[in-house]
Amino acid sequence: MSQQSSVSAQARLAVSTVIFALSPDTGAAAPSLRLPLVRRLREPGAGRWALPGGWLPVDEGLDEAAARTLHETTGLAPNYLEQLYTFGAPDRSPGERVVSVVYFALVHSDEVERAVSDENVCWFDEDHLPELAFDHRDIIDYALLRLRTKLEYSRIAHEFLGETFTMAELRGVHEAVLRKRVDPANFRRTIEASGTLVDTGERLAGTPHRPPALYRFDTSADPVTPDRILPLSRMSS
Amino acid sequence: MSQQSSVSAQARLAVSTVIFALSPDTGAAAPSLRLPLVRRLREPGAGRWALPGGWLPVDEGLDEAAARTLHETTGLAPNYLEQLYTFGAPDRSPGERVVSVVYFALVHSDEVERAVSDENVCWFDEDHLPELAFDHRDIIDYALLRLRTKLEYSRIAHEFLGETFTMAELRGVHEAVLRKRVDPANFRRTIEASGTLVDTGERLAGTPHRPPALYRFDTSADPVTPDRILPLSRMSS
DNA sequence: CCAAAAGTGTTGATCTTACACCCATGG
DNA sequence: CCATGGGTGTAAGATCAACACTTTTGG
Repeated sequence: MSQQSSVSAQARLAVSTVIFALSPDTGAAAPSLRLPLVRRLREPGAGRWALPGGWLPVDEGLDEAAARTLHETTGLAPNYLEQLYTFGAPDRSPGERVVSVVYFALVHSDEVERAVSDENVCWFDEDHLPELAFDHRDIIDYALLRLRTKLEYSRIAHEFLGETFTMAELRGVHEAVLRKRVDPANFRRTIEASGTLVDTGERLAGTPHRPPALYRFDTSADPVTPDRILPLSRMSS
Repeated sequence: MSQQSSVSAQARLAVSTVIFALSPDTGAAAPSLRLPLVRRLREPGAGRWALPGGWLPVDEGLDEAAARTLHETTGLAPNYLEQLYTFGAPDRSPGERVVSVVYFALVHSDEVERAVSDENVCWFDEDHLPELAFDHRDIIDYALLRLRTKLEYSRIAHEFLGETFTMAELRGVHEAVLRKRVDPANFRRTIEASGTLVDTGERLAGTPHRPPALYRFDTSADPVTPDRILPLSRMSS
């Protein structure tokens, strides 16, 4: 056996999370995807922006570590959390070998208001990202690909929204994430046919037009859709 | 910061692989999925069967470590290798904390013949698995789910076969993995429409009936792009 | 010729897509 | 009443599933 059993010759294990939210809908402009980044204070990569995360404690589960570190660094409570991929190229961090188990999270826009936002934690639009530390740019690109792919076959759009929402809000999530217009009539029928929404019977008042129905996501009738995962090697730009 | 920066308080990183192959087609019986397991020689879990794998060396990439360890333990050269998931529950290995980056691999049947097979390395049918060490049974179940899901929207069935193959052989892969009959006529049209196969012009002689055409997978016209995944679903009867 | 697998044609059912049109509300 | 987004109807086109049918080989 060629492997070193000396503990000092090990890679260090980190957990990071790509957090997505929609920018608050400010009037006519279509909402866009945003994500929070933290400024690195130490070397390597000091001064650059990076994904929120931290080292994995020896007695903590991966999911728990992701939820904890993202909350500690951003103050956010995610609505949805899923393991994305584990990145472990030997040269991805200069100096020491770091293997990062990366998650992606979805939070709703209201959470963004309550989130920490200072000099060292800042939200960025998906297509105005700053220069990132390590391979974090590749990671975000992969997370975006996975989010977009998954939105089309799974029902996770509602995780961007609150407890109740209108059909137009849900459609807005699809349009913002997929970056394309979606026919309202056909979208409504597709969603209703999936049986994942429940009409609360209430209506959203105060709009300048006909008040839309409010829906709730039906957690009981959740059709478990296995992941459609694209290999990293197939990523295009 | 609550995290220990002492190196001794870290989890150990392992890499394991779920290797799939089809059992050689012995006459009338439909081929089934098989996978090799290795017998554990040390505690914890000594005597039980487990996935092939090993510790991650500090200077080796994850993909490389998966390819190396699966070759060292089974003698196999995989046709396809993709990261599956990282398992890291704190109690999944008694005694010490182990985080396993798990891959899944596809090899073709011919490889199986050349593979190591002795008292400590043995092939098992997917529905006749022995008692497994740690959480390896859960891992295999997840790998099977992923393989079946992926076969329907991606083009990986040919990875179970050799360089050239007949349409019936490719259909046989789908039938074996998905465990259901597939209509030959509709399957042919679906595959041909995807544009992923090239007719070699040759035919397989020696059959008792009309000699079938031999095809090759077209690596250049790779249709698996993030934006448009060709639906290969619903070709059953 | 016969049996059986290879390969093609066809048809009704279902799903998708585009868009016309009515409904309900604030102003 | 009007403008506008909410919500329904509908018909053409694409796709799917089932199965009849023709082709080609070994024996």
